[in-house]
Amino acid sequence: MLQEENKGLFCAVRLLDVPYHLDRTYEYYIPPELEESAVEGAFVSVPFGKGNRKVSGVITEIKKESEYDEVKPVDGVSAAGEVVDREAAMMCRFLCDYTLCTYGEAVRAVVPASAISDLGEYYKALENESKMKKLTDKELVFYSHIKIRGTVSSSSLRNHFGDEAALVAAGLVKLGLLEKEVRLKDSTNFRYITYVSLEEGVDVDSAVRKTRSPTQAEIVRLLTKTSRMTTEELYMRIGKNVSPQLTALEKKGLVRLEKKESYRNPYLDSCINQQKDESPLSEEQRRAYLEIESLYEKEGPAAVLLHGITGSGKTRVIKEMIDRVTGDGKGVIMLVPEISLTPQTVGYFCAQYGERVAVIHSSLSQGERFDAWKRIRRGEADVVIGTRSAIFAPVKNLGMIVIDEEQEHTYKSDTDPKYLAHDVARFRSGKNNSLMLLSSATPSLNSYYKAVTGSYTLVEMKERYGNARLPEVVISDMRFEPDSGNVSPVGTVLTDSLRRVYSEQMQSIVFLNRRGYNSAVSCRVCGEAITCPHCSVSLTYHTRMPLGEAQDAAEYFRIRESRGLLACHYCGYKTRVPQLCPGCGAEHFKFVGCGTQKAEEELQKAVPGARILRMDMDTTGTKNAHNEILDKFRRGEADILLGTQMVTKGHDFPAVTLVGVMNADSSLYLDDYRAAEKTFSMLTQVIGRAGRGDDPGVAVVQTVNPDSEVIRLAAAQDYKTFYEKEIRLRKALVFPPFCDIAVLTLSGTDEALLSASALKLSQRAKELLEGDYKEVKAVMFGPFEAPVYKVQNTCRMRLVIKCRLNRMTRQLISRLLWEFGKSVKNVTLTADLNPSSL
DNA sequence: AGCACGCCGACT
DNA sequence: GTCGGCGTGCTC
Repeated sequence: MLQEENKGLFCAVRLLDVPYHLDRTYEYYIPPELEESAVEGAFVSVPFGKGNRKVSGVITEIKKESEYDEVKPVDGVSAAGEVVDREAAMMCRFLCDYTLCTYGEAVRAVVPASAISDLGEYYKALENESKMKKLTDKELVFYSHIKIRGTVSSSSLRNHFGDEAALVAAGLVKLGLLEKEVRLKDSTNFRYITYVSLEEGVDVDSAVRKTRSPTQAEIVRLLTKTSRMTTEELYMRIGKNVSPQLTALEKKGLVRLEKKESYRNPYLDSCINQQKDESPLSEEQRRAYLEIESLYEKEGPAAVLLHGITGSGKTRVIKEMIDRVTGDGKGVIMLVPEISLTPQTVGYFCAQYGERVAVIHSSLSQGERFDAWKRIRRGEADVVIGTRSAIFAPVKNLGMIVIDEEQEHTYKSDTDPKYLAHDVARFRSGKNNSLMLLSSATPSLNSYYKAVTGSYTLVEMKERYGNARLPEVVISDMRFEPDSGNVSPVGTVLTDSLRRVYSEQMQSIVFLNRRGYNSAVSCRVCGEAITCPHCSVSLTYHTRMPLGEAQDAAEYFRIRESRGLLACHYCGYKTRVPQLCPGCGAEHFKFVGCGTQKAEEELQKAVPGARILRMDMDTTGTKNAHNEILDKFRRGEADILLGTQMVTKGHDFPAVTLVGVMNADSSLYLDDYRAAEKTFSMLTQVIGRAGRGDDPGVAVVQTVNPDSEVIRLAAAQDYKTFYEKEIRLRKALVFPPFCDIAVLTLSGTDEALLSASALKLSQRAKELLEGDYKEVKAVMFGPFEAPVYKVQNTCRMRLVIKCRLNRMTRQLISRLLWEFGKSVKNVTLTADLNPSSL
């Protein structure tokens, strides 16, 4: 459409599903009939490309004129109105700039799926008697289904007819019996509650006398007692579905039905009738609180790192701050690493703030998430507790953002957009002049460095709250255990300690960072490990039943080979243990390494009679399994809690006086510059689990590196010394926080094409670094195969660039993505800026 | 990504 | 002579 032809309005649109190199603003003409509904932040469908296929997008600006000669008209506007509001749009733009993602990816991260109006396909039946006669029975059923209903969406057709629905529909469109329409579909993901009340002035007695239905009479009688009831309550009282009776009563003008939107809130129960924490702050807590409060009161944004040793009561200080901020009529977001692992923290805050709390995490249903989002947006919830994505919660007048256990890697997103919650928090706190409060016992080196160098304010807490003391830590040298006749992965020191604690009727926690039974199975002859056919990792041996009861070695081997399965921890592939080595055909395998399943057996042998609870990915499959296991342990129904990472997180068990770490070295020699940091943090956390009650407790750390400084410092809970050693190392080797790391990952199924494009990309990067970007200080590595080269048959290659991330270097990487996307097909390129692992 | 235009081989 | 292969180029 030529611009001179109209004097109407135009709009800038960002499309939701376009590749990186097409992701920019496009302008469209708003036809008069859509002018009213076309507002900034609304979803639209617009014609795009040569074929004018419809695509969905968001209006980012309404304009009086367009700078383009020819603009196409907007096809449709979503009825939901402004969804991507000002602050959401700002966050989307921030994510695009910061993580080099598309606007659409950003919108999908910021706004819950149920609030997004995507395109839907609909089919309409057309009349054509003659052609109908030629249809097969199947097609006829399909066609009639649509004809009866008028218009049917393709998704509902898939529900009725399965995966072949699309094919059948396409055939009928070709025959001219169906018409396909693509338009925006608005969210129908609302839940309503219907209130029933007696219509005013109803004479109950005559109404009851007149009706012949006993159920209707009963409903009327029930309603005279209470002014109004929900249909659900009525159903409970009467014991059957009463909707036909209600419709009848409404028709007669006897009752009034009111439909109101209701919220799905799985946390409602834990919100009410809970005890509020009115405990006084300790002197140290008060000092920390006052320091943080003074920063909050200052004009402008502020950032605080609250560094408090395990058990110092940081949560109490945070609660005091939330009281303060919400007292000013402002909202708060508090991020936690993982909801299922921190039920105590969530429960605590639900108890404090009741229905004002919205809890957001990944295992909410779409509807629950949508409803939480709406409650926040409408200002009905002003305290948001959630995992990473809760950082985008549409909190009004945001006064504070808390990131609890800020060093946790879960704050970095592992899907596009690959953002770090801290960065979004800093951005929002800047825009809202609010306080960012990071809290940890073992801060990330990055955050602590910022605190030391002054961009954050450091607030420290050095005492354990109450009379709790730090446990005594014993480093158990595992190197010579086999020589002294102990082949079990449970060492003598740990065995003795476990037995002692068991005899004292106290509890123990044992941590082992590896699930499964054995970590690998390799051939005794050629030494080759059995690997996953779809991924380049060795398979882990898992078993459902304990293997320990065999009479002799031969029987044991037989049981082992027949009872267990080999599983891939990357793609979920499972297979039986093969009869012969796939490499050389030999008969016998060596099962090496110890996972939690084997550890369970070994612990049972070490402490006969002890009740052991195992907590890992295999035992926590169902939604509430975490809680059940932790509750069981808390109730004292087990003596030993054995598990992976999950057992190290913030829950208090007063009866735990022993913590064992079975393999403290496992993460020490990872091919990752943060290996020491991760090990230190994990050990410090798990050691902190012991001695939270009156008993100081003991921690036994098994290692084959008893001289390791990291392990020694973690044992002493000496963060400061660890920090100083590690930061010196980082500086010397130029690693974050002294530089940034950009990882470009290429992936595809065609290996030859993949390595060729990887080479091409690296050459192009080199060219740019020597040309347009020669001011940039950068070092490039690769291309080389990713540490796990193949996952689910897709191969991955990497290019690593070490540089300082700024406008210039982001632009360089953006340009690489842009050019690559334009010119290479069948290989995808993604960037991860400062990945959580290398 | 998806769709059109465009220029060469095997078919009614 | 045409149908159709997928190379190249563009998207307000």
